[in-house]
Amino acid sequence: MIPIVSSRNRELHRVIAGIMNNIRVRFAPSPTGYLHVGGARTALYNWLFARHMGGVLILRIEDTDVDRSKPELTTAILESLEWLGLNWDEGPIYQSQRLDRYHAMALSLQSSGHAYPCFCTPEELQSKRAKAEAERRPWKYDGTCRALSHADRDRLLAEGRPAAVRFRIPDSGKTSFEDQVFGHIEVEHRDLEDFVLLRSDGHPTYHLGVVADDIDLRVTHVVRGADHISNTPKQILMYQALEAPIPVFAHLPLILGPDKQRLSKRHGATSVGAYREQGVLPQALVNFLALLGWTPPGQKEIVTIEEMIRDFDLGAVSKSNAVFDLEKLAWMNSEYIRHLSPEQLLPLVERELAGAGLPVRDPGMGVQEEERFKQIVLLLQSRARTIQDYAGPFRAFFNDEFAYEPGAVKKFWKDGSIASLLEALAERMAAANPFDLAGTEAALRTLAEEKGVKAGLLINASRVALTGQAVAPSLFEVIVVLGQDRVVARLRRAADHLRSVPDNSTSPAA
RNA sequence: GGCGCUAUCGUCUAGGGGUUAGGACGUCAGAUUCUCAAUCUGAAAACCCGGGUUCGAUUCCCGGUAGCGCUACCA
Repeated sequence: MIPIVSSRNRELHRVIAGIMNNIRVRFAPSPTGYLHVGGARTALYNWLFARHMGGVLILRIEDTDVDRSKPELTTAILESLEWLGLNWDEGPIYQSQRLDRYHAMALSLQSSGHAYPCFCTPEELQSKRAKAEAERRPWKYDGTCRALSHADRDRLLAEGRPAAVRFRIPDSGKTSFEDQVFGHIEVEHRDLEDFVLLRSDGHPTYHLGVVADDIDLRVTHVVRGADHISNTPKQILMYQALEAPIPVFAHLPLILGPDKQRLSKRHGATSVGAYREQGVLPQALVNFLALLGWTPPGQKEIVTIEEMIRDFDLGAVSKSNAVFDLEKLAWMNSEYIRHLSPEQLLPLVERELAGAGLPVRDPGMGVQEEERFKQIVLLLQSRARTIQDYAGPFRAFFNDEFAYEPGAVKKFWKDGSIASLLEALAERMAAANPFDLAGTEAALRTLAEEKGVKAGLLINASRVALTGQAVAPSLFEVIVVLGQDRVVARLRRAADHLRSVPDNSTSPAA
Protein backbone atom coordinates (compact mmCIF):
# COMPACT_ATOMS: atom_id res chain seq x y z
CA MET A 1 0.00 0.00 0.00
CA ILE A 2 1.31 3.39 -0.95
CA PRO A 3 0.93 6.02 1.72
CA ILE A 4 -0.60 9.08 0.19
CA VAL A 5 0.45 12.21 1.99
CA SER A 6 -0.57 15.30 0.15
CA SER A 7 1.18 18.52 0.94
CA ARG A 8 -2.07 19.69 2.37
CA ASN A 9 -2.08 16.74 4.69
CA ARG A 10 1.45 17.38 5.77
CA GLU A 11 0.47 20.95 6.46
CA LEU A 12 -2.32 19.78 8.65
CA HIS A 13 -0.15 17.35 10.54
CA ARG A 14 2.36 20.01 11.27
CA VAL A 15 -0.24 22.35 12.63
CA ILE A 16 -1.67 19.61 14.81
CA ALA A 17 1.82 18.79 16.04
CA GLY A 18 2.35 22.43 16.85
CA ILE A 19 -0.78 22.59 18.88
CA MET A 20 -0.01 19.35 20.64
CA ASN A 21 3.49 20.47 21.43
CA ASN A 22 2.08 23.75 22.59
CA ILE A 23 4.66 25.70 20.67
CA ARG A 24 4.68 29.19 22.10
CA VAL A 25 7.00 32.00 21.06
CA ARG A 26 7.07 35.67 21.84
CA PHE A 27 8.26 38.96 20.47
CA ALA A 28 9.24 41.33 23.25
CA PRO A 29 10.16 44.82 22.10
CA SER A 30 11.14 47.54 24.49
CA PRO A 31 9.31 50.83 23.96
CA THR A 32 12.46 52.90 24.13
CA GLY A 33 12.45 53.56 20.40
CA TYR A 34 10.54 52.85 17.22
CA LEU A 35 10.45 49.38 15.77
CA HIS A 36 13.69 49.12 13.89
CA VAL A 37 14.41 46.71 11.10
CA GLY A 38 16.36 44.37 13.35
CA GLY A 39 13.44 44.11 15.73
CA ALA A 40 11.12 43.69 12.81
CA ARG A 41 13.12 40.76 11.54
CA THR A 42 13.09 39.16 14.98
CA ALA A 43 9.34 39.64 15.06
CA LEU A 44 9.05 38.20 11.56
CA TYR A 45 11.08 35.09 12.36
CA ASN A 46 9.06 34.49 15.50
CA TRP A 47 5.90 34.95 13.51
CA LEU A 48 7.05 32.65 10.70
CA PHE A 49 8.12 30.01 13.18
CA ALA A 50 4.81 30.19 15.02
CA ARG A 51 2.80 30.03 11.83
CA HIS A 52 4.93 27.26 10.42
CA MET A 53 4.57 25.16 13.54
CA GLY A 54 0.97 26.01 14.21
CA GLY A 55 2.05 27.61 17.46
CA VAL A 56 1.17 30.77 19.32
CA LEU A 57 2.88 34.16 19.10
CA ILE A 58 2.76 36.34 22.17
CA LEU A 59 3.51 40.06 22.13
CA ARG A 60 5.10 41.43 25.24
CA ILE A 61 6.14 44.99 25.94
CA GLU A 62 9.29 45.22 28.01
CA ASP A 63 8.74 48.54 29.66
CA THR A 64 10.59 48.05 32.90
CA ASP A 65 12.98 50.89 32.24
CA VAL A 66 10.70 53.61 33.49
CA ASP A 67 12.95 56.43 32.40
CA ARG A 68 13.32 55.42 28.81
CA SER A 69 10.01 53.75 28.06
CA LYS A 70 7.32 55.84 26.41
CA PRO A 71 3.71 54.75 25.91
CA GLU A 72 3.46 56.44 22.53
CA LEU A 73 6.36 54.32 21.34
CA THR A 74 4.40 51.22 22.24
CA THR A 75 1.61 52.47 20.02
CA ALA A 76 4.04 53.13 17.21
CA ILE A 77 5.57 49.67 17.52
CA LEU A 78 2.15 48.03 17.41
CA GLU A 79 1.28 50.03 14.32
CA SER A 80 4.46 49.02 12.58
CA LEU A 81 3.84 45.35 13.35
CA GLU A 82 0.33 45.61 12.00
CA TRP A 83 1.52 47.40 8.91
CA LEU A 84 3.94 44.55 8.27
CA GLY A 85 1.10 42.10 8.74
CA LEU A 86 2.64 40.45 11.77
CA ASN A 87 -0.29 39.68 13.98
CA TRP A 88 -0.03 38.13 17.42
CA ASP A 89 -2.20 35.66 19.25
CA GLU A 90 -1.79 36.82 22.83
CA GLY A 91 -0.96 40.14 24.42
CA PRO A 92 0.31 42.73 24.38
CA ILE A 93 1.40 41.98 27.89
CA TYR A 94 3.04 44.84 29.71
CA GLN A 95 5.82 44.09 32.11
CA SER A 96 5.06 47.27 33.99
CA GLN A 97 1.80 45.65 35.06
CA ARG A 98 3.42 42.55 36.45
CA LEU A 99 5.69 44.07 39.05
CA ASP A 100 4.13 42.05 41.87
CA ARG A 101 4.94 38.88 40.04
CA TYR A 102 8.59 39.82 39.70
CA HIS A 103 8.80 40.67 43.38
CA ALA A 104 7.35 37.32 44.25
CA MET A 105 9.87 35.58 42.06
CA ALA A 106 12.76 37.54 43.47
CA LEU A 107 11.55 36.64 46.93
CA SER A 108 11.26 33.00 46.12
CA LEU A 109 14.75 33.02 44.68
CA GLN A 110 16.00 34.59 47.89
CA SER A 111 14.30 32.12 50.13
CA SER A 112 15.74 29.24 48.19
CA GLY A 113 19.18 30.79 48.54
CA HIS A 114 19.59 31.56 44.85
CA ALA A 115 19.55 35.29 45.35
CA TYR A 116 20.46 37.81 48.00
CA PRO A 117 20.00 41.49 48.77
CA CYS A 118 22.85 43.74 47.77
CA PHE A 119 23.43 47.00 49.59
CA CYS A 120 26.27 48.24 47.46
CA THR A 121 25.34 51.59 45.99
CA PRO A 122 25.65 52.21 42.29
CA GLU A 123 28.31 54.79 43.11
CA GLU A 124 30.40 52.31 45.07
CA LEU A 125 30.17 49.79 42.30
CA GLN A 126 30.97 52.40 39.73
CA SER A 127 34.17 53.45 41.46
CA LYS A 128 35.27 49.88 42.08
CA ARG A 129 34.70 49.12 38.46
CA ALA A 130 36.60 52.20 37.35
CA LYS A 131 39.48 51.31 39.61
CA ALA A 132 39.67 47.77 38.30
CA GLU A 133 39.63 49.08 34.81
CA ALA A 134 42.38 51.57 35.53
CA GLU A 135 44.50 48.75 36.90
CA ARG A 136 43.53 46.70 33.86
CA ARG A 137 42.05 43.98 36.00
CA PRO A 138 38.95 42.20 34.74
CA TRP A 139 35.96 43.39 36.71
CA LYS A 140 33.20 41.26 38.05
CA TYR A 141 30.93 42.02 40.98
CA ASP A 142 33.14 41.23 43.94
CA GLY A 143 30.47 39.59 46.04
CA THR A 144 30.62 42.00 48.96
CA CYS A 145 27.01 41.39 49.86
CA ARG A 146 27.00 37.75 48.90
CA ALA A 147 29.19 37.05 51.91
CA LEU A 148 27.05 39.00 54.36
CA SER A 149 25.94 37.09 57.43
CA HIS A 150 22.24 36.74 58.17
CA ALA A 151 22.66 39.08 61.08
CA ASP A 152 24.32 41.80 59.02
CA ARG A 153 21.77 41.38 56.29
CA ASP A 154 18.86 41.72 58.67
CA ARG A 155 20.44 44.71 60.35
CA LEU A 156 20.97 46.58 57.08
CA LEU A 157 17.47 45.70 55.96
CA ALA A 158 16.09 46.97 59.26
CA GLU A 159 18.00 50.20 58.82
CA GLY A 160 16.03 50.68 55.66
CA ARG A 161 19.08 50.66 53.46
CA PRO A 162 18.06 50.46 49.83
CA ALA A 163 18.89 47.08 48.40
CA ALA A 164 18.97 45.49 45.01
CA VAL A 165 18.57 41.76 44.67
CA ARG A 166 21.31 39.76 43.01
CA PHE A 167 21.28 36.28 41.59
CA ARG A 168 23.83 33.92 43.07
CA ILE A 169 25.91 32.30 40.32
CA PRO A 170 27.18 28.84 41.34
CA ASP A 171 30.82 28.90 42.38
CA SER A 172 31.93 26.28 39.94
CA GLY A 173 30.80 24.35 36.94
CA LYS A 174 29.46 25.53 33.65
CA THR A 175 26.22 25.99 31.80
CA SER A 176 25.61 25.04 28.23
CA PHE A 177 22.76 24.91 25.78
CA GLU A 178 22.06 23.86 22.24
CA ASP A 179 21.15 26.90 20.25
CA GLN A 180 18.95 26.14 17.26
CA VAL A 181 20.97 28.48 15.13
CA PHE A 182 24.42 28.56 16.68
CA GLY A 183 24.68 25.07 18.03
CA HIS A 184 26.44 24.19 21.26
CA ILE A 185 27.34 27.12 23.48
CA GLU A 186 28.82 26.92 26.93
CA VAL A 187 30.31 29.21 29.54
CA GLU A 188 32.12 28.64 32.79
CA HIS A 189 30.33 29.96 35.85
CA ARG A 190 33.48 31.68 36.94
CA ASP A 191 33.05 33.98 33.96
CA LEU A 192 29.61 35.04 35.09
CA GLU A 193 28.88 37.57 37.78
CA ASP A 194 26.12 37.84 40.33
CA PHE A 195 23.82 40.03 38.26
CA VAL A 196 21.02 42.20 39.54
CA LEU A 197 17.47 40.85 39.38
CA LEU A 198 15.63 43.62 41.12
CA ARG A 199 16.75 47.21 41.23
CA SER A 200 16.71 49.01 44.54
CA ASP A 201 13.73 51.01 43.31
CA GLY A 202 11.81 47.77 43.03
CA HIS A 203 11.82 47.49 39.25
CA PRO A 204 12.98 44.24 37.76
CA THR A 205 15.91 44.13 35.40
CA TYR A 206 15.67 42.62 31.99
CA HIS A 207 16.82 39.21 33.18
CA LEU A 208 14.17 38.84 35.83
CA GLY A 209 11.48 40.20 33.57
CA VAL A 210 12.17 37.90 30.67
CA VAL A 211 12.59 34.74 32.64
CA ALA A 212 9.60 35.35 34.87
CA ASP A 213 7.41 36.14 31.89
CA ASP A 214 8.67 33.38 29.68
CA ILE A 215 7.96 30.93 32.47
CA ASP A 216 4.51 32.31 33.21
CA LEU A 217 3.60 32.54 29.54
CA ARG A 218 4.86 28.99 28.99
CA VAL A 219 7.14 30.10 26.19
CA THR A 220 8.72 27.05 24.57
CA HIS A 221 11.07 28.71 22.08
CA VAL A 222 12.99 31.91 22.67
CA VAL A 223 13.87 33.44 19.31
CA ARG A 224 15.77 36.70 19.70
CA GLY A 225 18.82 38.64 18.60
CA ALA A 226 22.31 37.22 18.96
CA ASP A 227 23.13 40.05 21.33
CA HIS A 228 21.41 37.88 23.92
CA ILE A 229 23.61 34.83 23.52
CA SER A 230 25.75 35.92 26.43
CA ASN A 231 22.70 36.44 28.58
CA THR A 232 21.32 33.00 27.98
CA PRO A 233 23.44 31.03 30.46
CA LYS A 234 22.45 33.42 33.23
CA GLN A 235 18.84 32.96 32.35
CA ILE A 236 19.16 29.19 32.17
CA LEU A 237 20.56 29.28 35.68
CA MET A 238 17.46 31.17 36.73
CA TYR A 239 15.17 28.61 35.15
CA GLN A 240 17.01 25.91 37.06
CA ALA A 241 16.83 27.80 40.31
CA LEU A 242 13.12 28.28 39.75
CA GLU A 243 12.75 24.62 38.76
CA ALA A 244 11.06 25.66 35.56
CA PRO A 245 11.37 23.91 32.19
CA ILE A 246 14.05 25.49 30.03
CA PRO A 247 12.86 26.68 26.64
CA VAL A 248 14.65 26.06 23.36
CA PHE A 249 16.83 28.99 22.36
CA ALA A 250 17.45 30.30 18.87
CA HIS A 251 19.55 33.40 18.37
CA LEU A 252 19.48 35.47 15.24
CA PRO A 253 22.53 37.12 13.69
CA LEU A 254 22.57 40.88 13.95
CA ILE A 255 21.83 43.36 11.18
CA LEU A 256 24.68 45.72 10.39
CA GLY A 257 25.14 48.95 8.49
CA PRO A 258 27.28 49.20 5.34
CA ASP A 259 30.34 49.82 7.51
CA LYS A 260 29.67 46.53 9.31
CA GLN A 261 28.85 48.36 12.47
CA ARG A 262 25.62 47.65 14.21
CA LEU A 263 22.84 49.35 12.28
CA SER A 264 22.05 52.72 13.80
CA LYS A 265 20.57 56.08 12.95
CA ARG A 266 23.74 57.34 11.48
CA HIS A 267 23.31 54.80 8.69
CA GLY A 268 20.08 56.53 7.75
CA ALA A 269 16.62 55.16 8.24
CA THR A 270 16.44 52.26 10.66
CA SER A 271 12.82 52.27 11.70
CA VAL A 272 10.09 50.40 9.94
CA GLY A 273 8.01 53.57 10.01
CA ALA A 274 10.67 55.47 8.08
CA TYR A 275 10.62 52.94 5.28
CA ARG A 276 6.87 53.12 5.20
CA GLU A 277 7.08 56.86 4.75
CA GLN A 278 9.65 56.46 2.04
CA GLY A 279 7.20 54.50 -0.03
CA VAL A 280 8.38 50.98 0.71
CA LEU A 281 5.71 48.32 0.53
CA PRO A 282 5.27 46.15 3.61
CA GLN A 283 5.40 42.96 1.53
CA ALA A 284 8.72 44.07 0.07
CA LEU A 285 10.19 44.89 3.46
CA VAL A 286 9.01 41.58 4.88
CA ASN A 287 10.46 39.65 1.95
CA PHE A 288 13.73 41.53 2.20
CA LEU A 289 14.00 41.06 5.95
CA ALA A 290 13.16 37.38 5.66
CA LEU A 291 16.12 36.92 3.33
CA LEU A 292 18.47 38.69 5.69
CA GLY A 293 19.77 35.61 7.43
CA TRP A 294 17.55 32.97 5.96
CA THR A 295 17.36 31.45 2.50
CA PRO A 296 14.28 29.64 1.34
CA PRO A 297 14.87 26.44 -0.59
CA GLY A 298 15.39 26.93 -4.32
CA GLN A 299 16.91 29.99 -5.94
CA LYS A 300 13.81 32.15 -5.88
CA GLU A 301 14.18 35.33 -3.86
CA ILE A 302 10.79 36.88 -4.32
CA VAL A 303 8.72 34.66 -2.09
CA THR A 304 5.16 34.96 -0.92
CA ILE A 305 4.32 35.00 2.72
CA GLU A 306 2.69 31.60 2.29
CA GLU A 307 5.89 30.15 0.90
CA MET A 308 7.85 31.65 3.76
CA ILE A 309 5.53 30.10 6.30
CA ARG A 310 5.70 26.77 4.54
CA ASP A 311 9.48 26.72 4.26
CA PHE A 312 10.70 28.59 7.31
CA ASP A 313 13.24 26.70 9.34
CA LEU A 314 15.24 28.01 12.27
CA GLY A 315 17.98 25.53 11.51
CA ALA A 316 18.52 27.17 8.13
CA VAL A 317 19.18 30.57 9.65
CA SER A 318 22.64 31.96 9.01
CA LYS A 319 25.10 32.38 11.84
CA SER A 320 26.87 35.46 10.56
CA ASN A 321 25.74 39.04 10.80
CA ALA A 322 24.25 40.62 7.71
CA VAL A 323 24.65 44.05 6.17
CA PHE A 324 21.40 45.82 5.43
CA ASP A 325 21.63 46.52 1.70
CA LEU A 326 19.41 49.44 0.74
CA GLU A 327 19.98 48.84 -2.97
CA LYS A 328 18.57 45.39 -2.79
CA LEU A 329 15.61 46.57 -0.77
CA ALA A 330 14.96 49.21 -3.43
CA TRP A 331 15.10 46.60 -6.16
CA MET A 332 12.78 44.32 -4.28
CA ASN A 333 10.39 47.15 -3.66
CA SER A 334 10.23 48.05 -7.34
CA GLU A 335 9.64 44.40 -8.04
CA TYR A 336 6.67 44.38 -5.68
CA ILE A 337 5.31 47.64 -7.00
CA ARG A 338 5.44 46.26 -10.51
CA HIS A 339 3.32 43.30 -9.50
CA LEU A 340 0.65 45.28 -7.72
CA SER A 341 -2.81 45.16 -9.25
CA PRO A 342 -4.35 48.52 -10.19
CA GLU A 343 -6.76 48.13 -7.29
CA GLN A 344 -3.82 47.83 -4.90
CA LEU A 345 -1.66 50.49 -6.45
CA LEU A 346 -4.16 53.31 -7.04
CA PRO A 347 -5.01 53.99 -3.40
CA LEU A 348 -1.36 53.95 -2.42
CA VAL A 349 -0.52 56.53 -5.04
CA GLU A 350 -3.49 58.68 -4.09
CA ARG A 351 -2.38 58.64 -0.51
CA GLU A 352 1.14 59.59 -1.49
CA LEU A 353 0.00 62.43 -3.73
CA ALA A 354 -2.37 63.78 -1.14
CA GLY A 355 0.43 63.70 1.40
CA ALA A 356 2.57 65.73 -0.97
CA GLY A 357 -0.14 68.30 -1.54
CA LEU A 358 -1.04 66.99 -4.98
CA PRO A 359 -4.56 65.72 -4.44
CA VAL A 360 -6.01 63.94 -7.43
CA ARG A 361 -9.55 63.79 -6.34
CA ASP A 362 -11.59 66.93 -6.64
CA PRO A 363 -15.36 66.85 -6.45
CA GLY A 364 -15.80 67.68 -10.10
CA MET A 365 -13.60 64.89 -11.29
CA GLY A 366 -15.34 63.08 -14.07
CA VAL A 367 -15.18 59.48 -15.12
CA GLN A 368 -12.82 60.48 -17.86
CA GLU A 369 -10.37 62.15 -15.49
CA GLU A 370 -10.61 59.16 -13.21
CA GLU A 371 -9.68 56.88 -16.09
CA ARG A 372 -6.87 59.18 -17.12
CA PHE A 373 -5.46 59.11 -13.61
CA LYS A 374 -5.49 55.36 -13.66
CA GLN A 375 -3.72 55.27 -17.01
CA ILE A 376 -1.00 57.56 -15.75
CA VAL A 377 -0.40 55.54 -12.62
CA LEU A 378 -0.15 52.33 -14.60
CA LEU A 379 2.10 53.88 -17.22
CA LEU A 380 4.57 54.77 -14.50
CA GLN A 381 4.20 51.60 -12.49
CA SER A 382 7.15 49.72 -13.94
CA ARG A 383 9.50 52.61 -13.34
CA ALA A 384 8.68 53.35 -9.72
CA ARG A 385 11.29 52.40 -7.17
CA THR A 386 9.10 53.57 -4.33
CA ILE A 387 5.59 54.90 -4.08
CA GLN A 388 7.20 58.22 -3.24
CA ASP A 389 8.41 58.51 -6.83
CA TYR A 390 4.88 59.43 -7.85
CA ALA A 391 5.06 62.67 -5.94
CA GLY A 392 8.72 63.20 -6.81
CA PRO A 393 10.12 62.54 -10.27
CA PHE A 394 6.64 61.81 -11.63
CA ARG A 395 5.15 65.01 -10.34
CA ALA A 396 4.45 66.53 -13.76
CA PHE A 397 1.97 63.79 -14.49
CA PHE A 398 -0.25 64.99 -11.69
CA ASN A 399 0.26 68.70 -11.57
CA ASP A 400 0.90 71.50 -14.01
CA GLU A 401 3.40 73.09 -11.70
CA PHE A 402 6.72 71.41 -12.20
CA ALA A 403 10.26 72.53 -12.82
CA TYR A 404 12.50 71.74 -15.77
CA GLU A 405 15.20 69.52 -14.36
CA PRO A 406 18.57 71.22 -15.04
CA GLY A 407 20.24 68.08 -16.30
CA ALA A 408 17.42 67.45 -18.72
CA VAL A 409 17.57 71.01 -20.04
CA LYS A 410 21.27 70.77 -20.55
CA LYS A 411 21.00 67.47 -22.34
CA PHE A 412 18.01 68.00 -24.62
CA TRP A 413 17.43 71.72 -24.96
CA LYS A 414 20.84 72.83 -26.07
CA ASP A 415 19.95 73.20 -29.75
CA GLY A 416 19.05 76.80 -30.62
CA SER A 417 16.11 75.77 -32.78
CA ILE A 418 14.27 74.02 -29.97
CA ALA A 419 11.95 76.89 -29.13
CA SER A 420 10.59 77.25 -32.61
CA LEU A 421 10.38 73.50 -33.06
CA LEU A 422 8.34 73.14 -29.91
CA GLU A 423 6.16 76.03 -31.02
CA ALA A 424 5.54 74.32 -34.35
CA LEU A 425 4.91 70.99 -32.65
CA ALA A 426 2.34 72.62 -30.41
CA GLU A 427 0.39 73.62 -33.52
CA ARG A 428 0.58 70.12 -34.98
CA MET A 429 -0.54 68.62 -31.69
CA ALA A 430 -3.41 71.02 -31.51
CA ALA A 431 -4.45 69.83 -34.94
CA ALA A 432 -3.74 66.13 -34.43
CA ASN A 433 -6.80 64.03 -35.03
CA PRO A 434 -7.25 61.42 -33.77
CA PHE A 435 -5.17 62.30 -30.75
CA ASP A 436 -3.80 58.83 -30.17
CA LEU A 437 -0.48 57.00 -30.21
CA ALA A 438 -0.25 56.63 -33.98
CA GLY A 439 -1.73 60.00 -34.80
CA THR A 440 0.56 62.04 -32.57
CA GLU A 441 3.63 60.08 -33.56
CA ALA A 442 2.85 60.62 -37.24
CA ALA A 443 2.35 64.31 -36.64
CA LEU A 444 5.66 64.65 -34.86
CA ARG A 445 7.63 62.64 -37.40
CA THR A 446 6.13 64.56 -40.27
CA LEU A 447 7.16 67.81 -38.65
CA ALA A 448 10.66 66.56 -38.03
CA GLU A 449 10.97 65.58 -41.64
CA GLU A 450 9.73 68.93 -42.85
CA LYS A 451 12.15 70.74 -40.62
CA GLY A 452 14.98 68.45 -41.55
CA VAL A 453 15.74 67.40 -37.98
CA LYS A 454 15.96 63.97 -36.47
CA ALA A 455 12.80 62.81 -34.79
CA GLY A 456 14.82 61.97 -31.69
CA LEU A 457 15.75 65.60 -31.20
CA LEU A 458 12.15 66.63 -31.17
CA ILE A 459 11.07 63.70 -29.07
CA ASN A 460 13.62 64.30 -26.36
CA ALA A 461 13.06 68.04 -26.30
CA SER A 462 9.32 67.43 -26.01
CA ARG A 463 9.78 65.04 -23.17
CA VAL A 464 11.49 67.74 -21.17
CA ALA A 465 8.75 70.19 -22.10
CA LEU A 466 6.00 67.82 -21.01
CA THR A 467 7.52 66.28 -17.89
CA GLY A 468 10.45 68.45 -16.91
CA GLN A 469 12.52 65.27 -16.86
CA ALA A 470 15.07 63.66 -19.11
CA VAL A 471 13.75 60.35 -17.94
CA ALA A 472 10.16 59.40 -18.53
CA PRO A 473 8.14 56.81 -20.41
CA SER A 474 7.87 56.69 -24.16
CA LEU A 475 6.93 60.17 -25.39
CA PHE A 476 3.77 59.26 -27.25
CA GLU A 477 2.44 57.35 -24.28
CA VAL A 478 3.05 60.44 -22.22
CA ILE A 479 1.32 62.61 -24.81
CA VAL A 480 -1.77 60.47 -24.97
CA VAL A 481 -2.05 60.14 -21.25
CA LEU A 482 -1.63 63.85 -20.59
CA GLY A 483 -4.26 64.77 -23.13
CA GLN A 484 -4.34 67.21 -26.00
CA ASP A 485 -4.95 70.40 -24.07
CA ARG A 486 -2.17 69.88 -21.60
CA VAL A 487 0.28 68.78 -24.25
CA VAL A 488 -0.33 71.86 -26.38
CA ALA A 489 -0.16 74.16 -23.40
CA ARG A 490 3.03 72.67 -22.08
CA LEU A 491 4.76 72.74 -25.44
CA ARG A 492 3.91 76.41 -25.80
CA ARG A 493 4.96 77.15 -22.31
CA ALA A 494 8.30 75.50 -22.89
CA ALA A 495 8.81 77.48 -26.10
CA ASP A 496 8.02 80.71 -24.26
CA HIS A 497 10.31 79.73 -21.48
CA LEU A 498 13.17 79.09 -23.89
CA ARG A 499 12.65 82.42 -25.58
CA SER A 500 12.57 84.30 -22.30
CA VAL A 501 15.77 82.69 -21.11
CA PRO A 502 17.92 82.29 -24.21
CA ASP A 503 20.86 81.11 -22.18
CA ASN A 504 18.89 78.00 -21.29
CA SER A 505 19.08 78.79 -17.62
CA THR A 506 17.15 76.43 -15.47
CA SER A 507 14.68 78.58 -13.63
CA PRO A 508 11.38 76.89 -12.81
CA ALA A 509 8.74 76.94 -15.48
CA ALA A 510 5.81 77.88 -13.36
C1' G B 1 41.25 43.58 29.00
C1' G B 2 37.96 38.98 30.07
C1' C B 3 34.26 35.73 28.04
C1' G B 4 31.31 34.22 23.86
C1' C B 5 30.15 33.94 18.71
C1' U B 6 31.26 34.43 13.53
C1' A B 7 34.30 34.23 8.85
C1' U B 8 32.33 31.98 0.55
C1' C B 9 32.17 37.57 -4.96
C1' G B 10 31.42 44.93 -2.91
C1' U B 11 26.45 43.10 -0.45
C1' C B 12 22.68 38.94 0.80
C1' U B 13 23.73 33.93 0.31
C1' A B 14 23.84 28.29 -1.84
C1' G B 15 27.09 24.43 -1.46
C1' G B 16 30.18 20.96 0.46
C1' G B 17 36.29 16.12 1.49
C1' G B 18 37.25 15.55 -5.38
C1' U B 19 32.29 21.13 -8.30
C1' U B 20 33.88 25.10 -14.41
C1' A B 21 32.32 27.06 -6.22
C1' G B 22 25.72 28.18 -7.94
C1' G B 23 21.94 32.20 -7.43
C1' A B 24 20.31 37.33 -6.24
C1' C B 25 21.33 42.83 -5.66
C1' G B 26 24.88 46.11 -7.41
C1' U B 27 28.74 47.09 -11.27
C1' C B 28 30.42 46.85 -16.49
C1' A B 29 29.45 45.67 -21.81
C1' G B 30 26.05 44.54 -25.74
C1' A B 31 20.99 44.09 -27.84
C1' U B 32 16.57 47.27 -28.03
C1' U B 33 15.36 52.50 -28.64
C1' C B 34 12.85 58.20 -28.31
C1' U B 35 15.49 59.43 -22.84
C1' C B 36 15.54 56.45 -18.69
C1' A B 37 13.74 52.28 -16.32
C1' A B 38 12.21 47.51 -17.54
C1' U B 39 13.53 43.26 -20.58
C1' C B 40 17.14 39.95 -22.98
C1' U B 41 22.40 38.43 -23.66
C1' G B 42 27.22 38.49 -21.87
C1' A B 43 31.37 39.89 -18.44
C1' A B 44 34.30 41.01 -14.17
C1' A B 45 33.88 39.50 -9.08
C1' A B 46 34.62 35.13 -3.41
C1' C B 47 36.08 30.19 -0.17
C1' C B 48 40.61 35.46 5.84
C1' C B 49 45.79 33.47 7.11
C1' G B 50 48.89 29.34 9.02
C1' G B 51 49.30 24.47 10.58
C1' G B 52 47.19 19.51 11.05
C1' U B 53 43.96 15.11 9.42
C1' U B 54 43.54 13.01 4.46
C1' C B 55 45.37 10.23 -1.66
C1' G B 56 42.83 14.99 -1.77
C1' A B 57 40.74 20.44 1.88
C1' U B 58 37.18 26.07 0.60
C1' U B 59 34.55 22.11 3.41
C1' C B 60 36.79 18.49 9.33
C1' C B 61 40.33 19.86 13.71
C1' C B 62 43.72 23.38 16.09
C1' G B 63 46.01 28.18 16.22
C1' G B 64 46.23 33.19 14.47
C1' U B 65 43.82 37.42 12.63
C1' A B 66 39.66 40.33 11.96
C1' G B 67 34.64 41.58 12.97
C1' C B 68 30.57 41.51 16.09
C1' G B 69 28.24 40.65 20.88
C1' C B 70 28.22 40.57 26.29
C1' U B 71 31.02 42.44 30.21
C1' A B 72 25.06 48.31 33.82
C1' C B 73 20.64 48.74 39.66
C1' C B 74 19.81 49.33 29.76
C1' A B 75 17.07 45.89 27.14
